[in-house]
Amino acid sequence: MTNAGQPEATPAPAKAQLTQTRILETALALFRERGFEATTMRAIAERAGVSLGNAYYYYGSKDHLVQAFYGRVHEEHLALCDARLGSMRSLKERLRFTMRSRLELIEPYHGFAAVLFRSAADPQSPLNPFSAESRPVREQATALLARVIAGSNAHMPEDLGAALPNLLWVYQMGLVLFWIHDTSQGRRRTMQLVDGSVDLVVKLIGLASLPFMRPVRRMVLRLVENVER
Amino acid sequence: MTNAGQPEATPAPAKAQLTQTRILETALALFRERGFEATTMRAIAERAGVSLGNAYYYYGSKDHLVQAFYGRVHEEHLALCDARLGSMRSLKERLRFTMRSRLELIEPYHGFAAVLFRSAADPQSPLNPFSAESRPVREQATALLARVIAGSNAHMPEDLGAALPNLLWVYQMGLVLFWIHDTSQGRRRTMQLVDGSVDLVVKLIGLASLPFMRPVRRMVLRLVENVER
DNA sequence: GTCTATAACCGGATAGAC
DNA sequence: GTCTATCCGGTTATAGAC
Repeated sequence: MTNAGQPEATPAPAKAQLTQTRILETALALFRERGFEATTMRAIAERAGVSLGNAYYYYGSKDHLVQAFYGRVHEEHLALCDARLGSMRSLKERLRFTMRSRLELIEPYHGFAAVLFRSAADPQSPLNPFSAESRPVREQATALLARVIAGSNAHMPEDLGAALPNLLWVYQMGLVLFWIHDTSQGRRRTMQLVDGSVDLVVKLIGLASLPFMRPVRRMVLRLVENVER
Repeated sequence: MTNAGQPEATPAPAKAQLTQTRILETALALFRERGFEATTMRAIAERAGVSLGNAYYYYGSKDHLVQAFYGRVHEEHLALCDARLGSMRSLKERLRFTMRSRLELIEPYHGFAAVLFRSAADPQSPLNPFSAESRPVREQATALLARVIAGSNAHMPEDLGAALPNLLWVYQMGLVLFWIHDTSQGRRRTMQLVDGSVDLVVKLIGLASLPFMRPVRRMVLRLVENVER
């Protein structure tokens, strides 16, 4: 059925859009309720009111649903940081907020984030944070960290400043990895780690900026450069 | 059939032992040939000349085969290090050999190691290096690293020396993670990273041992201590 | 009681009709 | 774009052989 002659503002694919969103929403709800493994594609399709085949029409695999989740989280984190970082000047404060808010955003999905990172460790998987498919999200995330630094009143040598966004991204990944394994009440241990490690990171940046540290700093940065290809 | 009256040295379960080994050997061969996913339990059972049910009798799941592989690699690494480290005194030399030989041992399995670490990243999985099931292997691996340090002529503050084996174990895991993602010819990039990072690690140990570095060192070590629970 | 073999079950994924 | 009908492979149940 074409749209010919209809004065509606919404173009043709509006219904498809809705179906797709409904499937994702349903999937995330089920993931939160039962976890990833326990949620079958059949159950998602059923609750979303579509057939199994239809669900696969929109999401090529169960992993694609995870990828969609991933993108959504990043968008929310971005919006949150854009709204709140403006009033913070010290690097320590800005970093702490960025890392904490990231973890708080994904907290409802703690149970199923485990599986997310299962695929994430597989070089073949598109969910892998180093993969080509993840590149856009990775670059956006790194760009956000660059703004966290640039917007602060911290000073540092140029070479360090250039490498820092990528280093902080790896640091963020490490925090998430710890968070995944953290079963403490209210994720207390992870939050302690965030606070302690942010302090340390800022201290190390200061240390690495000292003139007589230049040789070691160069050594580290050259190594990092090689690792990044 | 009982063994009564038989003068053999080998007790009853000799045949079972053989079957079990044959299944593992067959599985590893197929993993190398086709990768993990493409190797079906049915194919393993068939080539090993046993029924599917029998394969499951010895290995409760496909993952258990991976776990058996894991244990075997560690034993070989241990034997290799025991045989060769005796003649090396500098920490740099000893560390480099330890890390390189570890990677060379698993090189034939590079293609399937990816999947190994997929499960390894899941906190629930027994393959996870932090899991209770992995504890024995983890502790043995850490013990090996402790000997790598102790057998060297390097000197360092006591607090650092106490924490170092665990830190080096994490470092080793990082190298393996990089190795997994490395598709360069002959794993050239990983080997460069080993050399470069071993140099850096030794340099940082020296730096961290300087008297005026004590506050920062303490800060790092306290954080590490918290992370380890 | 130690092992082996066969026949399911279950859920992710695909093919092809409408 | 949506469905129904299958496929495929990890896993389990179960019946029996030695």
